[in-house]
Amino acid sequence: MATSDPVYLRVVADIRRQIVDGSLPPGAPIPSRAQLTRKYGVGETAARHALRVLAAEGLIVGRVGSGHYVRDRPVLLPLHRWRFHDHHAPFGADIQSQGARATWDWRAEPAEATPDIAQRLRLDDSAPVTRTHYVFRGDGRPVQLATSYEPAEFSEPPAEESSRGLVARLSALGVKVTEIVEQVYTRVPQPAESDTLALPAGVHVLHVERTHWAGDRPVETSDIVIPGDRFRLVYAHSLQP
Amino acid sequence: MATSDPVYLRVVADIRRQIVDGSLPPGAPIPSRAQLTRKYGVGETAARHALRVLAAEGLIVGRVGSGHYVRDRPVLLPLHRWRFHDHHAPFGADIQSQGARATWDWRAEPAEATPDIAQRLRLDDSAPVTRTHYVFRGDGRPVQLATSYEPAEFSEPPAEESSRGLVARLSALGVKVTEIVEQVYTRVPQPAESDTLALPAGVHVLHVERTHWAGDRPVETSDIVIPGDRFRLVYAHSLQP
DNA sequence: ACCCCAAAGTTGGAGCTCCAAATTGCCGCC
DNA sequence: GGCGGCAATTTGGAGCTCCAACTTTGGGGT
Repeated sequence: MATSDPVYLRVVADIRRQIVDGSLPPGAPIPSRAQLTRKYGVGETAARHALRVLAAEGLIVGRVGSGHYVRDRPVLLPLHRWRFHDHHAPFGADIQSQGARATWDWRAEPAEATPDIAQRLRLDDSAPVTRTHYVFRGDGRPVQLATSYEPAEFSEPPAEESSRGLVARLSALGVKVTEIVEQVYTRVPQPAESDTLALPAGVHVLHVERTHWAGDRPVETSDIVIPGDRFRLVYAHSLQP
Repeated sequence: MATSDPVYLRVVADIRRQIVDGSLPPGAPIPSRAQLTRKYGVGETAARHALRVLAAEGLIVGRVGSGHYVRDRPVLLPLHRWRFHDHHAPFGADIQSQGARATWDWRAEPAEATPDIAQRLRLDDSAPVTRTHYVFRGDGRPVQLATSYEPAEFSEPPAEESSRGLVARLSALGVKVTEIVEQVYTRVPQPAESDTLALPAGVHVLHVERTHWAGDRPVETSDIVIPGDRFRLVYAHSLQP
């Protein structure tokens, strides 16, 4: 980053550094455009561009009439500890580690496959499926909503469902998972503010949109699809900040 | 999109539409700033901002001194057809479907676990691992480079390796995959042009950066990590456009 | 003590301009 | 016909300004 770099990048780099090293903690106000021009001796254009870049990176938010503020850091979840079979419970579970607390609730219900679901699970329309809603929390704050769909037959036997729960369900899927381990991908998502890539509907490309499940950053709605022969289909949705 | 929307969004929407519906095919030049101001009756600022947004979306590229041009569309791969066990071959494989041709090469080699690899595979430093390089192609063009690491013992027996290849390797991993089906995530990546999110090194959050494996778009380097007890670790790297 | 309003400050849209660096096409010269 | 170099064009950085809409704050005035 020589001094010949664009001026606005100098401002970006400096503010970003302060956010990263903690000089500017979450919630702290960023100097306004006017203040930035004075502080760094740059023009309004550069100051404004710098703020736009930082906002695009998700490090700050601009509130009209108020100012720019440092966003909350994402909740750091030790996700390699999220082992369903290690810590299962009838409804809700939690695991304490490294100071971060990961908990989740889930609820399964019978449903009929919509055309979209049916096609991707390779089932007939209106075929019986099991829909499961999940709420994942990090340090008490919900960080992900997910809805999974799987062929109803995979949820059998229903009597055993409540006792073995997720473990049973996941075990029943073992072989299938193996077969599609390299096929984890997402559909082209539709970000709220802009319909970025436009591809023929239904055509899947290996494409993962910027997605944060952790933290309070704005999460673009995005489907995680694990396709294959009759495999489960997980929809991950964003939460309100 | 009422007429009260920001002017620059009107321009963005119109150009994007033309790119999507094919009026502006890949390689086609986008009107210059000067032309846009006349064509849409907007100021330079709006025209410039519109081009910046489209470039940020990856739909167009700007070449200094020349102009903006529509980028190539991504290669559309029917990825649900990428089934290793359906179409395996000793070295290289291919499957023809829907006009798109997906092929890949791979080469396995013994290696020693680096500290980073060792930690995430829960092995000791310098433990024997099998490193496999993949080249995935769509319509002949390489769309993804990937390197996977797995404990060497998973690659046994070596004699059978060449005959059953990927199938054997994947089968051997079946159980492990089941256990971590919900844990697919990526490390916080480091985009080439900006070190976006800064998190303590080694801390994993459920975070997926914008990643395109298909097409000739610039792909930010990003690791796909499927953690768990001794599971494989896949590094996906971008290719030059 | 409390409430409301007005002034000041801030963001985000939009317009105009100047300039350096790079590209491209064209004109004229050999 | 071929070639070199100049001029027009284009991007991207940077500066300045005006304005509408929205927050915040600090007075009053009741």
